[in-house]
Formats: sequence, C-alpha cells, structure tokens
Amino acid sequence: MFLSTTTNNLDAKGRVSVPSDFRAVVGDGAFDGIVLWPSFDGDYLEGGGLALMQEYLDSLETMDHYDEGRMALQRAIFAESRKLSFDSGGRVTLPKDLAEYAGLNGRATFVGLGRRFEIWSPESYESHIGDVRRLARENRNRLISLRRRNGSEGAR
Amino acid sequence: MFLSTTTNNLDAKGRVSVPSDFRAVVGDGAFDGIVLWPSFDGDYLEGGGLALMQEYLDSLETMDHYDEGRMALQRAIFAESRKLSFDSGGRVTLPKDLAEYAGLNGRATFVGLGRRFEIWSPESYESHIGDVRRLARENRNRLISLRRRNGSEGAR
DNA sequence: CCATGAAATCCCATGTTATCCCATATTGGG
DNA sequence: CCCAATATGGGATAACATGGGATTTCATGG
Repeated sequence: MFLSTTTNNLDAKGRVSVPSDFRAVVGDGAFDGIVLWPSFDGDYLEGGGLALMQEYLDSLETMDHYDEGRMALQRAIFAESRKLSFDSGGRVTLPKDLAEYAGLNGRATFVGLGRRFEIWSPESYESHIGDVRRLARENRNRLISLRRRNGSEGAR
Repeated sequence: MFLSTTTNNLDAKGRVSVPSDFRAVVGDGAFDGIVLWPSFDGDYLEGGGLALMQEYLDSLETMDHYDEGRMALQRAIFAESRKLSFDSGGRVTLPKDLAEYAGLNGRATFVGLGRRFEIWSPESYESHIGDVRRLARENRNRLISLRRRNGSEGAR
C-alpha cells in the first residue's frame, strides 16, 4: 500500500529516488520498478506497480473489446505509460516528457494513495491540496456509510 | 504486458526494430517474433505474440463452429495474420501490404495496450488520439466503479 | 529434374543513450 | 554518539536502434 507524501530531488540526469517504502510495495521480484503515466485528470503523473496495471487490464477486459470509452482508457493509461526500472540506489530516470508534463523542476513530490501513487511538482501539489481537509470533512459521511453498508467488513 | 508508445524507423528494406521491451514480452523461447494483422477497425496493424493468438483461439472456440460472426473474426485475424521473426537486431521485416495498409512511410509507431499492441503511422496515431484524454476523463468512473464491485481486493 | 531470380534471412559494424557501478552525504533509530 | 539505510552525484559500460552487404531459401519456368 502506497502511503505518505515525500519530496525528493530530481537531478540533472532526470533521476529521482523513489521513496524506499514505495519501492517495497512494488518489489515482487518479477520487475523491480514502477510504471508511470501522465494523468488525464490534471498536471501530474500517476503510477504503480505491474500488479496495478494487471488490475486495470482485468477491469478493461470486462468491457466490450472495441468500446470507445474502453479504448480511450486503455490508450490514456497503457499506451502512455512508461515502465521504469530502479537503479541500484532505488532511483528511476524520468523521461523528459513526463517531467515536463508534471512541471517538475528539480523536485518531485510522491503522493501515496493506497493502490497507486501520484507525482506532482511540490508547488502544484501545495496549491492543489489547499482545501483538502475541508473537503474531506464535508465528505466524511461517505466513508462511514460505506462501511456500514458493507457490514461484515471487520478490522484488518 | 505491452506498455508505452515508441516510434522507430522503417528502413528501405522494410525492416523496423521492435521495441526491446515488446520483444521481452513475446520472448518465451518457442518462437522469437510477433504476429501482425491488419485491423478491421481502422488503418493500423494489430499484433501480439503466439500466446495472444492462443487466447483468441480459445475465445473463438467457445462460439458455435459455423457461427457467421465467429468465422468472420477468425478470417480477419488468423487468415490475415503474418508471423514475423526477429533478426539478430530485434527487427522484423514488414510485408509491403501491411506497411501500405497502415500508411507507413519510413516510420512506425508501436502502441502498447496490455495484451496486444498496435502499429500506426505516427501522423495517423497523432490525429487519432487527439481527444483521448478527454474521453478517458469522461469514462474514468467506469474503471473505478468496477473495482468497488470486486470488493475483495485487500491491501498488501 | 535442374537452373535462375527474387526475397527472406543472416551477419557485421557503428553511434547514441540508457543502464550500471562507485562514492559520498544525510538522516533516523538504537 | 554510532551505524545502517537512504538519498544524491558523477563517470563508465552495455544495450539498443540503425544501416549495409552476403548468403540461403523458395518459387517458378523450362
């Protein structure tokens, strides 16, 4: 599970250290690295491990093969994504176009969101989350009522 | 899993370098190469490894033997497909008719879409995906809601 | 059956850049 | 305070994409 928010340096070669606990999340041995793609929902990158990509693929496979919406999702995620391997220091080299898409300038903020994470420029993220606590408070009942509805959830 | 979008040169002999990570996807030892066919959904080629062809075959086998639609799919994919081996540099030689079908002119864009990939001319693909981000945004809830429905996902 | 020509396949070489390797600085926990 | 883990920076090497030529294979015609 991707948790926490961390800001690391993006060096002159385009390398950035992926937070070590994120690395642990995706490290299942088959592929040591992450998958990133430009979000279609804003100026940031989205990412995860191959397991997330498999989940998305399974989800897409339940839709009609050439359904327009499906194809759009598939292109926006799979065709746009980049598979980035870790170097010995746990860094990945961000392709220039991805760094530019997210407006990254020497620093990158990793935002853990459970199954996936996001990468923002620190300043963009700062202004994006300006009101996140107020919004969260306004929507807190949605979390609670979902738990009630699935009444047998139990504690993990 | 085929991921990313890469554009490589198509040389005077019709050879094009298949992106190395695509090569890794199909490299199960039995056959070092790809299978391509002209898409019936547009001016591009579709492709994958032998494993994909087996999946399609298994899927077709669940249909009635002489079902008209089945036969059409079978002909459009299997009868039209070409099995292309990699040379020592990981290239395949595109048959002229396939290159012409996709309007390829010196360059070919490989589009990874998970289980299969597509090959487009760069200009065609560029104009085709003009609105893909908007369409993906409009359809994003389809991806999310499917995950909710499969409620046993569990955290790592 | 044999000869020939065209196409497919194989082989070699080169330049660029992605990946690998090593070292140092910083940080957090015992 | 010390040590181990993590983040950071620089240089070297290997892999990948590209181009050209040689050899082998296959199809065709006599």
